[in-house]
Order: sequence, then C-alpha cells, then structure tokens
Amino acid sequence: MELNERSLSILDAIVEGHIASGEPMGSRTIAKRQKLQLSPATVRNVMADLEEMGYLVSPHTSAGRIPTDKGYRFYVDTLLQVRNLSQDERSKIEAQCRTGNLRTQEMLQQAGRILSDMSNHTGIVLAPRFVSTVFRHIEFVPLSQGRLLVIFVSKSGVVQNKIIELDGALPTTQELQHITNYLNEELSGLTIQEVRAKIVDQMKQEKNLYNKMVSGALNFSQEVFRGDIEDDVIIEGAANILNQPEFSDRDSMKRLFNAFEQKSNLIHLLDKSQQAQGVQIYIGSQSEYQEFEGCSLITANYTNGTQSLGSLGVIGPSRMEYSQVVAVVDYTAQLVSRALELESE
Amino acid sequence: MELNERSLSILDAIVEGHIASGEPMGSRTIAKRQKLQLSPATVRNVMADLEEMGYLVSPHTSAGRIPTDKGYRFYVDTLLQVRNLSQDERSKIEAQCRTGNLRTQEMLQQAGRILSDMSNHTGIVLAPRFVSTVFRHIEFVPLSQGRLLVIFVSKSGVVQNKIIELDGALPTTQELQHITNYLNEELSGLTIQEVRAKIVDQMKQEKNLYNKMVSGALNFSQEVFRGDIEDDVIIEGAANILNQPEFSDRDSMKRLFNAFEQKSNLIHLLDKSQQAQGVQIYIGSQSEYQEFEGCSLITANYTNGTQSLGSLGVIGPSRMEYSQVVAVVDYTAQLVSRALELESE
DNA sequence: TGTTAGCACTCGCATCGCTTGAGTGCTAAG
DNA sequence: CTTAGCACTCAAGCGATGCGAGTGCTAACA
Repeated sequence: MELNERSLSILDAIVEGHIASGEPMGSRTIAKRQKLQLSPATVRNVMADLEEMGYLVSPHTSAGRIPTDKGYRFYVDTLLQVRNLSQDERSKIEAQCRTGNLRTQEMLQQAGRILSDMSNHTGIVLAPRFVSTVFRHIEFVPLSQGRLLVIFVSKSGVVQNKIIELDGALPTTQELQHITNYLNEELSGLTIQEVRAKIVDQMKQEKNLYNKMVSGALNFSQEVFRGDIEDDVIIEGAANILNQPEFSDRDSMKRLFNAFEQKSNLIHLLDKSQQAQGVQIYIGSQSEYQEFEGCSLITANYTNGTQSLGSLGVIGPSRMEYSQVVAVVDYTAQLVSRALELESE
Repeated sequence: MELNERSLSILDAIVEGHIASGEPMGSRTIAKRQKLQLSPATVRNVMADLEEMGYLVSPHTSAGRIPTDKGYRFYVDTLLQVRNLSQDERSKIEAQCRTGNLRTQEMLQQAGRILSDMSNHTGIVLAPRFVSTVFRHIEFVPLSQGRLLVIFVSKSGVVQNKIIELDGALPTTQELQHITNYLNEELSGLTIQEVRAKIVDQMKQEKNLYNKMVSGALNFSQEVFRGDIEDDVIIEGAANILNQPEFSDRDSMKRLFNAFEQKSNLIHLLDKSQQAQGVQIYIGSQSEYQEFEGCSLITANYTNGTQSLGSLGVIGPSRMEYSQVVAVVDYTAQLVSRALELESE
C-alpha cells in the first residue's frame, strides 16, 4: 500500500504536532494547521487508514492519534527535515568543546554534557574502544604480593590500567625495564588487536630460536595483553529523564536508570553504531532491548580522521525533537572527531 | 525540659513505627504496641508535649505524628540500637568484597554496590583523596604539541593522570628519564602534600647552588604537582531513589540527581566525614545543603591501618532503617580498610 | 496529681454521579 | 472523492457525600 502526498503530509503534521505538544492529535487540529485545506472529516478518513497501516494509534476511543514506533520510524526515515544549527548554537557547542589541554577522557565527558544540555535529554558517549585504540606506551609498576600494575597509554592520550597476578617469579627491575623498552619500541603505533596478533605471530617464529630473553618477554606480554579492559560509557544528564512526562511512571524510569547503571546494553548499541557511518536512529523496541521501550537513541560515530573510534549520542523519549537532536549529535561528533584528529597527529 | 522514661519510649516507638510503615503514627497505634500499658489518651498528651518541643509534627490536623529532623537527630543520638549483622549478611558482604586482584578503584566501586544493595538506598564512596595519598611512582609520556601526559601511581595502586602544557621546550627523552628517576627515588613514600612541601623546600636550598640539572628538575616538578586532580566520588544505586515514596515529587528527585551529577557538595560532606572517626550521621537540612532536604547521609571513614584515606556511606530518605544501615556502613568501612591495609603492606 | 474514658470536632481521602468537551465513525448529500 | 451532520464514546474535572483516623478537651477516677 502506497502513501500518497496527502497522507504523508498529514502523518508529518501529526508526528510534529505530537512532538511539539505531547498531546494526541485530533482531526480538527490537523485540519486547521494544514496547508492543503481539508476538512476534519477528510483528515479523519486518512487517519483511519494510517492507523490501519500501523503508523498511528489512539490511546483511547475519544482521544486523538499518536505515532507508533513504526510511525516514528517512517517519520525519521522519510519526512524528517534536519534543521541547521544556528550560528549561536554552533558557537555555544564549540565554546564548550574547547579542548584546551583537557585529557581525552575529560573532553569526551564535556561532549556528553553538551549533548545533554543542548537536547535536554541524556547524553552518552562510548569512549574509544580499548581493543581498537592505537597503542603508544606501556609501563609496569610492581605492587605487593606478586601483583603487577600495567598502565597503557593510547595514542590519543587515554590512560587505562589493569593489574595482573603472576604465578611465578616477578621479573626483576632490570628485566622489567628490558621488557618495557622492547614493548614500547616494537608495538607502538599498532592497535591492541594488532598487538595481540603480533605477539602470537612472533611467538610462533621464535619458538625454535630459544632466544630466552625474547621468548620470556613474549610470554609475559601475552599475559599483559590478555583479557579485556572494560569499555567506558560516559552518561551525562541522566536527571533529565525526570523532566520527561512520558517517563512519569516509576517503572519505566527505574528501567532506564538500571540500564544506565548496567551499561552493557548501552555499550552494545553504541558499539553497533560505532561501526556504522554517520547518524543512526534507534526507536523504541526496535532497539531490541526492553529497557528502551518508549525511548529513542540517536547516535553518531566519531573518528580520528581515518578510523572510527567510538560513538556518542542522545537518549530520550521517542517523542523528541529529532530535527534538533540529530543536528546536535551530528555536529558534536564532528567536533570530537576534529579534536581527536589534532590530538593524534 | 527533660524527657522522662515514658516520653523516650513513646518517641522511640513513633520513630521506629514511622520508619517501618511510612505512615504518620496515631496515638492508638502507639498505645497498642507499647510495653508499658498506656491508654491512647495518655499517649496523646505526651505526643502533644513532644510536638511542642519540636520532635514531632503532624502533617495535618487529623493525621498522626511524624518525626521532625530534630526528632530523627534525637533518635539516632539517644535511642538508636544498632543491630548486629547476621552471619548471613556478613558473609554476603564479604563475598562481594572479595578483593581478588581487583584494582583499588574497582574494589571501591564494589563497596559502593554493596552499600546500595544491602541498604536499598544509594551507596557513595569518596575515593582516597589525591593530595593525601602516598606517592609511589610517576611516569611521563610526551604527547603532541608540547603537551606532556603525567601518570601518578599511589601506594595503594590508584592511577591518576593529567596533562601539563609546557610553554618552553619539552625536555628531551633523556632529561625526562633523569627527572623520572629523580622523582621516583626522592619522593616515593611521601604523600602528595609532602611532595609539594619538599619541592618548595628544596628549591629554596638549591637556589644558590646553580645546580642546573637539579633546579631544572625542581622547576619542572613544581609544574607537575601543581593544581588539583579532582577527587573521585563513586555513586552506586542512584536508581534506588526512585523506590522511595518520599521522593515521589519530581522536584526533590531532580534536586538529588543533580546533586549526584555535580558531586561537589557530596564531596564536601564526605570529606568532612573522612576527617572524623567512625560512623557519622547527617540528617536532612542539618547537612547545610538544600539538595539534601529530607535526606539522611550515613558515612564512615576508611583507613589503611594508620591513616584515614576516604569515606563511604549511604544516602537515602530521613526515614530509613538506621539500625540496619549504620551496621552495614560500619562493616563495609572495616572491610575496605582491611583490604587497603593488605594492599599497602 | 497523674491517668483514662468519652465525646465533639477536624480533615484527608475515596467514591459516586454529573457535566463537559474533544474526538471518533458512519452516513448521506454535494 | 469530499464534506457536513449527527449520534456515540470516553477521559477528565467538579462537587457532594460519607467514612475513618486522629485529635483536643473535659470530667471522672485512682
């Protein structure tokens, strides 16, 4: 079934009207604000069709219509006109985004705050995924009881650390120094993924050489780079959830806040979006996670010029001003990309 | 005005009853549950007195009485019987608190989660204050554009980093190596505060020596240790706020969540409690911050055996089971202290 | 003098019935 | 195909009412 010009225009008016007012839209209201002069009755007929096709529902018999998830989906895919940010808004974002000599982590946090402020929803940022960051520097600090603190620095200046526990003897300070030098020289400039591959590769080659020093270092390195460092999600403005009338019932609020605390599902979604180009929009249950029922998630990936590093976005009720939020997310992602590009020169 | 035995007992019953049920307590209810057999009328008389003295209020004419902040204060100071944790609860906390080879940061986060879970409120942990941690190790990683990444490791294994921007020339790799060695040898084992003092001290001494190498290093070090690294607050279970009927209105929820996001006031309170010994209880507006109206904060400091490092606690509505929460906070602080004690051996 | 029973009074809250108005679907005429 | 008209539905607001929990006061009692 095709949607003709008129249906599109009416659907558009309903979605935008509902986004603006929060109320169900009635035929009269739509008929009034419509350019093409139509009577309420006609609008009602079209609305009935749209409801049948699953784009609209009415919350109860004598109320107007509101968009379904499918309706929103169609709207953002087909009807949405992304507005341009005003000069004012741009410079506001830029001013906030002054990287100065912020650490990358702080810069990303700042980005999250901007997303939250400018959208009035919740801003989220997936920090550069550890396994795909470019390795710059490694350092070891012996702790007590055979435990070794390993500090990684990525090319973009993100610091991560973990503790490894050694069954055997702790390397001597000197050995450690050698290993540190070796790793810093050999592995700098590779991503963690590549580092892992390289270690395995070299272990094969060295196998028969019996170069004790190197093979010891390799064994040790494998230990160091094994296992995951948890990925970091930055969430800013979660309290804005409380402003949204759609989340007035405790349950959905609780669900959302739990999702924020658990993070794992959020990471999964953001990760998916990191692998895509440009702005992605996930709507309600289509995002496959129950927690996000009634929510939309607007994300974009950011890069260092060549490679996608992470993603950022906004989460809020399905009824949000997509036009505004998409623009903000897009622009913020661009700024972050630019900052990281400079950073990693 | 003195409170006699009977008044105390009645106040106690009112506070505990209200904590348990959430409802205002009427004279009949109290008269029933009372050991000393009294008629409702007598109880009413006493209640009227207690109200006059500011320990109770009635939300409206025909409702029972609820405790005021002053009432709660009196209750926790005088009447509260801290219950002992059951073996079950203890081992539950211990099991969760398994330090394993967690990093200190993770261990503290875990503690926050326990506090939240066991109390059904929000758990907060003030990580060891940076300026009073014992310095173990420092490392420099040059970044692009004259910026230098400085990584600090404290004795307890907490990693902090910051970026400094150098106006002048970046030291050469070799100079940096020297400075690193110098700092690691000279300063290891001091707190950051002491480090700062020592640098200033040495600068005075070296002033006339024209030992270029050392004075260069000192100048540089001063730069490195200048300024603050923000203190870290871990907040777990913020969503539990949503379970509390007392925060059902949007406003107070919003206030609280904003306080969580801003953190600064929370840090201030926790810091105060870090300097005290044992369990502290702040009630409602007595905590001097408006955001925490209607809230109580129960905290305890933790140590590494010799020195107070930070503090942790639970924040929730004034109407909370103090008896339970105080026990949990106390025990968790003990466990964390013990873990850090081992750590820093 | 302190305690208690009794009683009148207050007030929040839930319930019920009513009205109102927004909105719909259907039908028949243009 | 569009539109006017009409009967119908239903949420929401409003006022009246009754109920019950709880109080304060007074007078009687130990």
